[in-house]
Amino acid sequence: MTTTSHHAIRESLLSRIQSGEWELGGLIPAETALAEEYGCARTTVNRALRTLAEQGLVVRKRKGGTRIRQNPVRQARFNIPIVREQVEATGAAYRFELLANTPKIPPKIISTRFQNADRDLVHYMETLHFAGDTPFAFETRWLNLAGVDDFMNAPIKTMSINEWLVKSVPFSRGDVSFSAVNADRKTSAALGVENAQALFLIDRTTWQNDTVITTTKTFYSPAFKLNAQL
Amino acid sequence: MTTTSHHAIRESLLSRIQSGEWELGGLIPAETALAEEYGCARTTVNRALRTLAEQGLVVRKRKGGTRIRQNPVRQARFNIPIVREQVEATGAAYRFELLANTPKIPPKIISTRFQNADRDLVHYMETLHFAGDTPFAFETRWLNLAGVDDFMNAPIKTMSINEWLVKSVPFSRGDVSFSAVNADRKTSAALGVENAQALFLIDRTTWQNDTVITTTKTFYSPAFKLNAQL
DNA sequence: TAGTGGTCTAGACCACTCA
DNA sequence: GAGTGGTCTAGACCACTAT
Repeated sequence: MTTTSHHAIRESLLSRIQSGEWELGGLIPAETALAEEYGCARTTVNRALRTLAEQGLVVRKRKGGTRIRQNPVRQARFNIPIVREQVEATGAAYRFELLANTPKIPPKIISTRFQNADRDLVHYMETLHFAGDTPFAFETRWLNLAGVDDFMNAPIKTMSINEWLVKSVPFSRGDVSFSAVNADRKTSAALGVENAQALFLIDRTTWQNDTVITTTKTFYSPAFKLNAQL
Repeated sequence: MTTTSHHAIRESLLSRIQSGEWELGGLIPAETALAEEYGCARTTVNRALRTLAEQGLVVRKRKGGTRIRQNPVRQARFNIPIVREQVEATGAAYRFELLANTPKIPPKIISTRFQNADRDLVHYMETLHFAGDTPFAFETRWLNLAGVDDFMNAPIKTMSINEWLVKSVPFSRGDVSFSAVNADRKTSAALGVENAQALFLIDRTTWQNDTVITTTKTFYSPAFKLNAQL
């Protein structure tokens, strides 16, 4: 161990964990002990261990020490795709069509989510995204105009509402869920696939300060896969 | 700003970014300047900015400074599920049945992945996971026995092969992909759903030191959703 | 209460890369 | 070449919590 760096120490600790030097679920030496062993400052060991903890391989507690996780948490991390970038990554030209863009009385599940009275109007949009001339994804969106300034001036003809929102209401919280659904009649028609075709669905709700800004369902055309590394 | 901590500084920087104090895509002040402004050590500002960079809100470059991301990367992070834990989280009892457990000549796509000759045998398994008495997920697996010691002694009757692998071959690398497929005949029969039902599919390949250990496809029963936070 | 990790500091040197 | 972030150090104090 000639180079002492938090990175090298992290790798070293990782392989020692893998080799079984310490029991699964067991304690590993304290930071001070490891610092002495590696001949570096405690800060450096701390950083290495903190990284391992973020990755879910160890659990750290004050006074309790650092333990190896019983069932190592396999965390995957990936970027929630922006449709335009996904399309352009394939080399195809991106464009979209706005199929709906109007206030509408939402189903109950939506009005609840928006904390609205049942009969209040909510802005509703449907967007069809293309890769070249092939439909790539079909998106339905409920949008809380009260949470979004300037919507009337948004360039929704030229920029997808999605991207405009990202730029205008940045850095909000959100929930996402992934699932599989059989295409209904409207969606299969939009995407040009058979009825009941299995589609990958991303359902997101975006918040800002406890106010729902928007909730969307994006149905991807059949070839779509979402990839991540463990 | 009475408390100076990397956490408080991170929050402060975050709200300053949100407020539009700096242009999207623009530079924010250098660490030394911020440290002076906040009245703390540069190390502390560094940690705050490093966290923001890990979250994908800013991009940092030596000499180039720290820039606010144009399209903030929405990263989702979630735990790759262990089927037993998923089932038990619903309150149902977990059990599984081993439907196949035998060497087999794999399709070409698998033998390539395993770097095998075309006609080499690879161990093949099919597992059906139950939540109570209801099928929950159907899993097919190719397993590289050369990469796994002790497989013959694995308690595959009582512990699912998945969990056994996690404990026996820990901390390896992996790829995952998520997609949607229409159930084929065998899968729909196993899960007790209609043919062509849309199913959520997780496809994983696990590596250790450039050797493929195992590759699996897990088909989830229709109600399944994978959730994450942004 | 004592031991552990969490964090901050002030200073230093280095690696990268923009101009 | 010069400015920026990346990292390390040695020491310090603190917060949490197991015992």
